[in-house]
Amino acid sequence: MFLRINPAADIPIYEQIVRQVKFAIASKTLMKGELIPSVRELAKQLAVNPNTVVRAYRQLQDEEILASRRGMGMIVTERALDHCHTQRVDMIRLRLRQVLEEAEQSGLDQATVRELVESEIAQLKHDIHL
Amino acid sequence: MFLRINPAADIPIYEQIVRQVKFAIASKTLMKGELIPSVRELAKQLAVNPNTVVRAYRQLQDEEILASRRGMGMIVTERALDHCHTQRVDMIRLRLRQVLEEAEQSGLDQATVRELVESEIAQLKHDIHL
Amino acid sequence: MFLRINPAADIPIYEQIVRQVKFAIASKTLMKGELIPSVRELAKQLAVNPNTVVRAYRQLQDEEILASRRGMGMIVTERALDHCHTQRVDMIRLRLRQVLEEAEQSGLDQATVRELVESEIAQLKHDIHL
Amino acid sequence: MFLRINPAADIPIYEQIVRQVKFAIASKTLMKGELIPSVRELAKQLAVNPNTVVRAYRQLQDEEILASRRGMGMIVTERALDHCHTQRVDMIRLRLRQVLEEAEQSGLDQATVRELVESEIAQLKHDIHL
DNA sequence: GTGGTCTAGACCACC
DNA sequence: GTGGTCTAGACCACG
Repeated sequence: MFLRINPAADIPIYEQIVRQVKFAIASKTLMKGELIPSVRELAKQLAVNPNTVVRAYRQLQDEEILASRRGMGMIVTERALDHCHTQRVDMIRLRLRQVLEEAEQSGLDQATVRELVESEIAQLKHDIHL
Repeated sequence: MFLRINPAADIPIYEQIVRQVKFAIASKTLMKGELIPSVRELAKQLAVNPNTVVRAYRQLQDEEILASRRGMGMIVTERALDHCHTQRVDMIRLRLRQVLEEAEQSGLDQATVRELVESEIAQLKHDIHL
Repeated sequence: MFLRINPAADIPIYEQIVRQVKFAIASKTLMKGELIPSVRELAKQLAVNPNTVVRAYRQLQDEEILASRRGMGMIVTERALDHCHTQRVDMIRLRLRQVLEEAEQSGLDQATVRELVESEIAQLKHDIHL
Repeated sequence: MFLRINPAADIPIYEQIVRQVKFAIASKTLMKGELIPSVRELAKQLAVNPNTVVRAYRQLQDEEILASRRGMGMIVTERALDHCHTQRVDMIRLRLRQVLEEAEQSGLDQATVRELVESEIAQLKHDIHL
């Protein structure tokens, strides 16, 4: 499992780990039943404080995405894929909603907003094909 | 000038003040050259510590949106309107971009994204008319 | 007597008045024995709080550059011209000194400093002839 | 890192800290990536309130000279050295300019100004060698 | 009256 | 341990 941590980002490191594990599951890089790296190992890999990894794993456990298996480590649960998918779409919907609200409050009309969306989609498409 | 502060929000109070002052300028509630409420007065209005207002005003000064007039108070600068407008649109564009990126990474295709946008715009429109 | 006040400058208004009166004396726009405008009149002219003018005149009195004449107003003293001249050169010498010290602390060598001085003198000469 | 604060100076303490940190970076006493003293530690060292240090560090953050690493402390950014250098020379040039302008307005001719500069440079050289 | 600075002490999230 | 935010209350210079 390869994660990339940015210690300068405004998102807490433990949250970055959580998100990337979820993403790895959603994109089927991590499959259900699979063992994930131990706390110590991942901490060393990411050059991060072990406590930070513990916190991330604990949150993933609370969300029933990971489960501990005595003596073995932690595995991806059966339900993980579904959870990650729905969470992800819900999050995107929520953030999209917030942006649109802010645009509306700023006095941008619907046409302008749609233009913005289209130009950003086009830009994104272009960047990807580089 | 009427500001509404939510001390329980996850966004700092001083930042809420900054944004709302910018919004008041962008929406022409505050015009250039106009005196804004004094630190003490606004602090009293918002039931907030004067230092918190000081901090907000100071940031607005650093962004050249406010300027202090010794012994008189603080006024809205000439450039304030432009600054607020461009800052606001840039911020919206940036956040929109981030959401679209995340959607793309999550495997949502363009059609689905557009559907999401449209459904949220419709929902927003509906909410406003309540 | 024509003074130009900049309320946005970082120098206090009363100090701006003091300096400009001194300058007017040093450049012989104001001659010894001459009556200067009354507090009220100058305050109106400069669109400034009368207290501010009072403060400036008071400082000029303390420095023996102005003197009050019962029932008439304030006049420029005999010694004013000398005072203003020496003060002015001393001030320039002091500030020059401070800048050179700072340059030295910043590790600029003498040659570089002399270059800076010459380039600024040239620039200044150029600006004046515009 | 050794800073020397003068609480009686007319320049604010937080500004003194800002300048000395910049100077420490410009003179390579602090290198990029390095952790600077924590807010509490520096506050104790300087016998100053932590909030005052916070304010200084925050300004340095706004100028992109420092960056905070959650839970670790603050580090010197990559760009810090450049920023400090250019800022410093620009500041000196500006102040030199102002002095020369004032000298010109006071009727001092170029020869006299150059004499002043040379005599102050000589004086400074002399003082340093004490 | 105004803003600018500083102190003292508190609580929080993060590592 | 770290920085980030906030409160409470003080003193100063300026107009």
